[in-house]
Amino acid sequence: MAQREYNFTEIETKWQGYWEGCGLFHTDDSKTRDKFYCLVMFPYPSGTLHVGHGRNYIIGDVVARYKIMKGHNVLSPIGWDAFGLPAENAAIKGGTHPAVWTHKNIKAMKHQLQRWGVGYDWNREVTSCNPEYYKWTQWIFLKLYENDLAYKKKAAVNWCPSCSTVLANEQVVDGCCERCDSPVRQRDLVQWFFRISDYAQKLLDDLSLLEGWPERVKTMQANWIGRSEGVRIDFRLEGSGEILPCFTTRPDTLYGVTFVSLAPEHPIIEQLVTGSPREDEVMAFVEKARNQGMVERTAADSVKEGIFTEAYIINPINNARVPLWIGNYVLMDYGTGAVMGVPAHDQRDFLFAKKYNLPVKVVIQPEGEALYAETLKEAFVLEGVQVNSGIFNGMPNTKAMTAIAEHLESKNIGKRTVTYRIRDWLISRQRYWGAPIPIIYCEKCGTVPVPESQLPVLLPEKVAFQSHGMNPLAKVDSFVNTTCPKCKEPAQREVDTMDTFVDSSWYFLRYLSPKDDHQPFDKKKVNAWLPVDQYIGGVEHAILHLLYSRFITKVLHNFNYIGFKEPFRHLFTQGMIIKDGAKMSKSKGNVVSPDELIEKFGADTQRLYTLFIGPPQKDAEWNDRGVLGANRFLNRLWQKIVEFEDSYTKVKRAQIDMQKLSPKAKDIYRKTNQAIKKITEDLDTSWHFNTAIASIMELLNTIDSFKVVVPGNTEEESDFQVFRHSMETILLLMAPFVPHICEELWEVMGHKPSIFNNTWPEYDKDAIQEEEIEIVIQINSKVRSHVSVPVDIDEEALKELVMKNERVIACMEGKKPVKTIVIPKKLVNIVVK
RNA sequence: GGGCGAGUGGUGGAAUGGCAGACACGAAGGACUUAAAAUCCUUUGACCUUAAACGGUUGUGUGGGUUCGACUCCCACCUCGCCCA
Repeated sequence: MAQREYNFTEIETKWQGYWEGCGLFHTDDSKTRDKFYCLVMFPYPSGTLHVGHGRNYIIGDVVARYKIMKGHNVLSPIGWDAFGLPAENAAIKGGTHPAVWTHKNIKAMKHQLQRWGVGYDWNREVTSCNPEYYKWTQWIFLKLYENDLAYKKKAAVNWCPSCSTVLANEQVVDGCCERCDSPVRQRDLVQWFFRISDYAQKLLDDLSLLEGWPERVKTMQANWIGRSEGVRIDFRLEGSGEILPCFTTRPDTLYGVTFVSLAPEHPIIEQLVTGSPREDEVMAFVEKARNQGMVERTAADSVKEGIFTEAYIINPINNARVPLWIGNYVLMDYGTGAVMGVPAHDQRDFLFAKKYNLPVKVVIQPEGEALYAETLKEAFVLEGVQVNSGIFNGMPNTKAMTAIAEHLESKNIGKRTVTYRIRDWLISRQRYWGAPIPIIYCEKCGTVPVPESQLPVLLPEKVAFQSHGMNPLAKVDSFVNTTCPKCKEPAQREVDTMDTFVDSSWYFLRYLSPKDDHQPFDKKKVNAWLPVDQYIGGVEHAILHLLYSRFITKVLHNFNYIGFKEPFRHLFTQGMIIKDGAKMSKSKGNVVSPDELIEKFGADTQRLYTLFIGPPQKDAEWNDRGVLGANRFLNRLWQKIVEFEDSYTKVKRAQIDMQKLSPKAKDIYRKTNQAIKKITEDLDTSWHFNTAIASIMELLNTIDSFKVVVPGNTEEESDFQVFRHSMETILLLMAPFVPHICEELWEVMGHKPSIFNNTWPEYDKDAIQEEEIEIVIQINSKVRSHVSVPVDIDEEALKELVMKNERVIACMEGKKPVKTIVIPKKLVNIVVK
């Protein structure tokens, strides 16, 4: 009799259609009992997905399907992070409109996702470049603006003089323009910011609420926020007496200050040098420094440069007069834009002082040792004792930190403060393909927000992309020219668009009411369904996207739009798929396309290999031959079940009675139950899909050696029951991983679809118990023999048995046992002399 | 420079204080075949011993430590990756 072939193409199409038809992933969001919100980071529609991207969606799908079988009401939505530079670049290069390009890509990628068999509630699809969506991104902007969390200020942008255009950070490669290679310059533009630094402390504190996040992601966020406690010290300018505050985390080094450095952007500079003989020289330095990139200015190994302003400044603690410099390494938006220079105790200051011949003054020494400025080879940055520090001499520097700070406060010349490394979020982009910032400028009324009723501010369709210079939007008169919402006089629109991180910082709220045109999200529903139970994505978003999403969530919570403080309860970050030693990318030409693989082996094969390749949180190397192995396994599974297709209905089901089984059948039954235990644990705790799959392979290998026949007598029938139970269990356990083939074989075994209507198997506690176990016998910690004993043997009996073992006697000849260590159910170690 | 992570056969990986190398890939040999593919069976860390079996030694980046016992814990170092400066 000819057996059915494993025709994966037919099967996969069949079941993908079936799931869509029966609405397996269509979530009834009114039922919130046992809700489970499973979210994968929505993709940027770049064109085509490769197998590396696939890992994210496949993992998400496994989790969603597993939770469905565990009886949860699962919400698994998807959408498109559809604004962004590549679409605009494509428009400049190829002349295709970004909207057309983007929608074409979405269509192609949606098709790819469906072919992978990953299930989503497609009714909830959101696309961030559609006006129905970005209307609400603009609404978010307005809420921040209303609450003084959105503001404008001057800030440097990357400017390519040759293309005469603004560049995003990722378009700047080694300080040069990505496209034309000319050096990038800094240019000041007035731009929009979100006041995320106001939330720095909350964002830091609430990291402790995120128990389901990887430690390293939390550490990265904490470092990014960069809280530091220090003191603001009021130095005075010689002459005018004007106060110039410096921020330091090391007040204990205050007596060692030999100069003060200003950021090149510091506003006082102009006033200081205007009219001085060196004005031109100083201003040339300032100009040069400001055009250097941040990295170049502050990198540990870069050359620190400075220039003397000819002005002097007074150290308030001892009235010492020190020169005032400008240093390229000082940043205006960190602290106060002025830092004290302590060469003896800060390595960067030390190098700066050596370079410009500035004095070095030691104020901290290691206990019982003297340091001399003349012989110092590098800054002394360890703990020690104060010297040359007035009344603080002899005090350990760790104590002096507080003592000096208190002293300054009592004299009213300093104040303890906390500063953060995190900068406000620059959201202005001088680009077309983003959500327009809903602001209007009126000569009379000034900056006026677009009223909510007038949202969305639509992007005009017809724009010239080839033009050089600023944002293409600025050249669309019909867009720019409008009327002031307040006074109805002619006015101009803001032409900047928003950073795409704004779009992605709230999309998880929109999935609960994607078509609602009255509000951005349904408060009741989001409060019932969020926080997201499981968020899955790449570690490359560990900082920005996740921090911005947390920030927007906190803002919305603060103003009572939502009832939760954190958006994502558990976070899983998967590793990259590597090919030929590098991350897959088009430019490197090492991309593996899923389409070919699916055609050749089917989606299930690719899913299985992707999950089997290694632990999902680690990077893994893609190997085309490995795919073959996955396919081989599925073929074996198929053969094994299809072989008995006619018997599943003929042989009546009967309860399995462990006691009546043949030894071989008993073994299979036990291993099956052990597999349930192992896989359930792998899925619940570690997400080690690779070992879960390995244990199923092991089980199938065992079953393979078990000769099953079409039952003709009672014993054969009993064996068959065990075989059937094992195969059904395998199908249930594998269903989240390789859903198509499991559905099909489930049907072959005489069941009605869908396999996902069945609950996850539970293991039989009695069945996993081994009766006999192998105990390792060691002599002096070296394995010398094994012994098989009943599982419940007591320690004394075991010792006795071991001592009678032939190998043990032979090995112990002429030696005396000193000590015996017994580890129950594992080993016996005899220490001999 | 700082933070985090990783280093195990020819390869991906398993074992988190108790038999290192599960599972898979690759390779070698065999069966089937006119032949090939597919499939199935056997072997597969290295070295030594042996006719074979039994056996032994060694082995998880390097060096030290704790322990009856270390891939696993502690200290120092080397290399690579990622993030931040």
